Parts: sequence; C-alpha cells; structure tokens
Amino acid sequence: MTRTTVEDTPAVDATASDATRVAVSTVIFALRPVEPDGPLTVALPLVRRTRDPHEGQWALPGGWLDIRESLGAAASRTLAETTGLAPSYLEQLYAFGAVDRSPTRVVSIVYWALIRPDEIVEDGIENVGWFGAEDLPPLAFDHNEIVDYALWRLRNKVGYSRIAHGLLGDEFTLAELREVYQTILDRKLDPANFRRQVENSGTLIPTDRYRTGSHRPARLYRYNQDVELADRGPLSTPH
Amino acid sequence: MTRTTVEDTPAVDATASDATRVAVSTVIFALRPVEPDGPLTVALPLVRRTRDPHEGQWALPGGWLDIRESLGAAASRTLAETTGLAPSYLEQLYAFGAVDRSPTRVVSIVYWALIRPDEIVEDGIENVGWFGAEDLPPLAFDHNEIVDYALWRLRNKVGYSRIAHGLLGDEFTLAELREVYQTILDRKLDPANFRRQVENSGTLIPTDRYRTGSHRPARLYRYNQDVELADRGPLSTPH
DNA sequence: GTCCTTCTGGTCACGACGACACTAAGATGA
DNA sequence: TCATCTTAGTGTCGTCGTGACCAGAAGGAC
Repeated sequence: MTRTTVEDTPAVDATASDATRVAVSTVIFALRPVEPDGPLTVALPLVRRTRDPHEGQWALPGGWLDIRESLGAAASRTLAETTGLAPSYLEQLYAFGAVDRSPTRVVSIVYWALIRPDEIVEDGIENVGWFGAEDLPPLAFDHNEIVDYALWRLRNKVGYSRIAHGLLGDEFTLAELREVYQTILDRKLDPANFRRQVENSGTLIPTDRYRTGSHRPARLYRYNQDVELADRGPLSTPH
Repeated sequence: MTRTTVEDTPAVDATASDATRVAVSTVIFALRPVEPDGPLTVALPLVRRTRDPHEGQWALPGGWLDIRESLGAAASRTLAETTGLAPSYLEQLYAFGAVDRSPTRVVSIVYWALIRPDEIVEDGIENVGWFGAEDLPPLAFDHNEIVDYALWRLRNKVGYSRIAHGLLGDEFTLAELREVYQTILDRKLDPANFRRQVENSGTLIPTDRYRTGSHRPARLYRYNQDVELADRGPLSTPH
C-alpha cells in the first residue's frame, strides 16, 4: 500500500513503523504534599511504561491521536484513560518533534493541565505515581525536558493570569490563594501586599462566610466567573 | 521548482486518506509598505493554492513534514521552497488539529517568523503575494484564524522581548526602532520615553556612526548579541 | 485572664512610566 | 547669509504599582 507526498518521500502506510505518528501527552500539575504531612509541593502524576521503548520507566500520561478527535479532546481522553483524572484547566504547551526523540518517528502534541485538590484521585489507578516536579527520576523519551518547560510556563503564567484558580476549590481564603502562589513561585509573599494586589485585580468576589479553626477567621472568596481563567488571545476554542 | 502549500492532497489510496498527516506552515511577518510609497505595515507573504482543496485561494506557505527532519527544519525548508525566504527569527506558534479543518485529517504545526527588510525577496517567486496582516482576503482552511493568533502573539511578545530586532537591519536609529514598535502596536510612542526605556534595557549598543540626510543626525545603534533575541524558557533548541 | 498567631488595613520610599518642556543640530528656503 | 523648520536627545514632574514595614483586630492555646 503506497501513498505519495508532494515532496516525493518514500511511500508509507500510516500504520507502518516508519510513518510519522501523532501522540498527545499532558503534564498535569497539582499542589499536594509529596510525603504525608509534608509541605505543599508542585506535583504531577506519571505513568509507568509497560512496553518498549523505555519499558519500566515513568512517562507522561498520553496516547495516540485518534483520527476523529481534536487535539484537546485527545489530551482529555488519554489522561483520563491513564490516570483517571479530569483537570479543571487544560492548555496546549508545545509540539515536540525532534527526529530522534523516539525510536520511531513521533510528533507529540503536549498539553499542560491543572487539577484541584478535590479532583485528585488517590492512587486509585495502577501504574500511576505522583512525583514532585522539581525532583523527578529520569523519564522516558524527552519527558524531563517537557516537564521543565511546562513548569517554566506555569511559573510564568501565574504572574500575569489567574490560573491559580485551577489549583483551588470554589471558595478559599486569601492565605490559601497566597500559598498556591508561594508554592509555585517558591518564595514568600507579603500577606498585606498580596491582599492589595489580588483585591485590586477585580477577579475576586468576597463572600460573607469565614474559614475558622485557627486564630482570627479569614474571609472566604470566590473567583469572578465572568473573567476568563487565562487569556489565550483570539483562540476562543483551542484546535 | 514545485510550489506547494500546506495540505495539498497527496493521498491516492484509501489507507492514506484515513491517516492523520502532519503539515508545517509558517506565518511570516515583515514590515513593508502595502502600496508603493505607502506607510509601513505589518505584512505577510501568502501562496496561491494550485490544487484542491481550496484551489485558487491564498494560504500560508508550508508543506508536509518529512520523516527525517525536525519540526523547525520543516518550517524553514517549506517556507524557503514556497517563498524563497529565510527568516531571521522562527518560533513555534501552535499546533492546529481540529477534525474538520481540512477534508482529510491534517494536524498543522504552525510557526511564525520575522524577516528583515533586506531579506525580503521582491516578487521573485510565482504565486506568492504580500498582504497587509490586518486586511487579508478569505484564506484557505483555518488560516485566517491562524494569522490572527500569530498577530496577537507578535504584538504581545514585542512588549516583553526584543524580537523587534528580527525586523530591522544590523544598525538602526532609535527612530527606526521606534517606528517598528509603532507599526506593530499601531499607536504613537513618545520619543523621549521610548529612548529611556530602550536604553535602560541594556540590549542596545551605541555606535559612533550617525544616520544623516534629514535634519539632526541620529546615532546608530546595534543590538547586543549576548542577549537572547527572545526568551523561550528552558527550551534551548526547539524540537 | 495573658500571650500568640493570623487577618486586615495603613504608611512610606522607591522605581517605572507617561506627559511635556527644553536644548542641539542639521535641512530648507528666502 | 540667516531665520525657520524638523528631528535628535535631555530634564522634570506627577502618578501609579510594588515591596517593606507597622499597627490594630480577632480568635486560639495556656
């Protein structure tokens, strides 16, 4: 079975091992303690590979792109199939297509996602493990580089958009929101200044409820749903 | 030399048209007058399609990904083949993969590029036309959306990186640099404030040469090559 | 009750930025 | 020749966002 491209490349069948195939993977970030009762950390779930190449190594959740689904749908589907997770935020990260990144030619469209604490499925699925983003074992393929890039994007984007919402529940105190920022940026933030900044941004709606239990009760806030979670330019629906 | 645009139809048999194929396209920006002696405008070269689908319509330069080349190499190659251009700046934009964006299933990895005035090949190539980025005809596939997104990225990135260099020659006056910014952002900038900002950024090296010919001579500057053209995070070499 | 911790509001200094006045120097034209 | 115009470049000032820090409010631990 043959086909011909305009560049007269050797004819290949799409299922043959020498064709370029499209995979979709996702870097899923959550804030959780890596050890029980440890401090909050940027963590991500990885999947242990059960076949070659890189059998036994940890890798990003993902899978092959189905011909009938869009890239974003493929990302959602494959990460649900492998990890059981359904993230609250999903955005395309980058397309990786170095010739030697896999024994066969694979172009990976990589997404990155955020999930809230209540969305985390605790070890329910086989072959899934959680790791601190800063302290990963050697991963399969070029996945270490990919995670590093996703982490850079997360830290970058938290500075100018309100994606932190994707890591929190519906109601939260300013201290909890501040802790999200502090964990991602890995530095202390002044509580008073943080309050002023986030209040002036207009994205928060104060409720009349308070979180009690430790010292002075803190007011609970909700995010203003009218404001977009993150600006992605004229791309209303990702393709 | 064959002129190809992205998503030409190479498939002749059933299996191939069932498969997902990977194309690479590039949005190439330059600053040039759209009409002779008109004002400087953000413009881009498009290629007229010579076969279905969308025969006769204008489309982004591009072509199929070869199995032996990386994504960036494919972008460079295909835009050189179709337009004869070799851009000074090339960066991945986005991967477009909606199911219905083409009659056959095509995932397009789109790059965006900048070229300098001296790199522009003037109408040397058949089926290539230049258009103002704000005033495009209906393009093939989803290419109008793609250009809009690239334009958004250009305007965004010019604010926090020094990609404007990719649109200028080696030596330039501050007025010329300012005009680049004004054209991209479509608003006037105060010459005095612009000077202070760009001088304090540390990316400019003053020469001892001056551009004369109109009123007071203006000092020529060069860009500091030690500083990266644009920060792309931990991705030293794009894949 | 007395501390202690966190929440919340306020002040202050500094730096970035926009608006604008002013000087420098070559082009232009009577 | 010389006054005038236009662009190059400098200085000043008010505003605003931010970080550092102080102070009162309000409940927890003892």
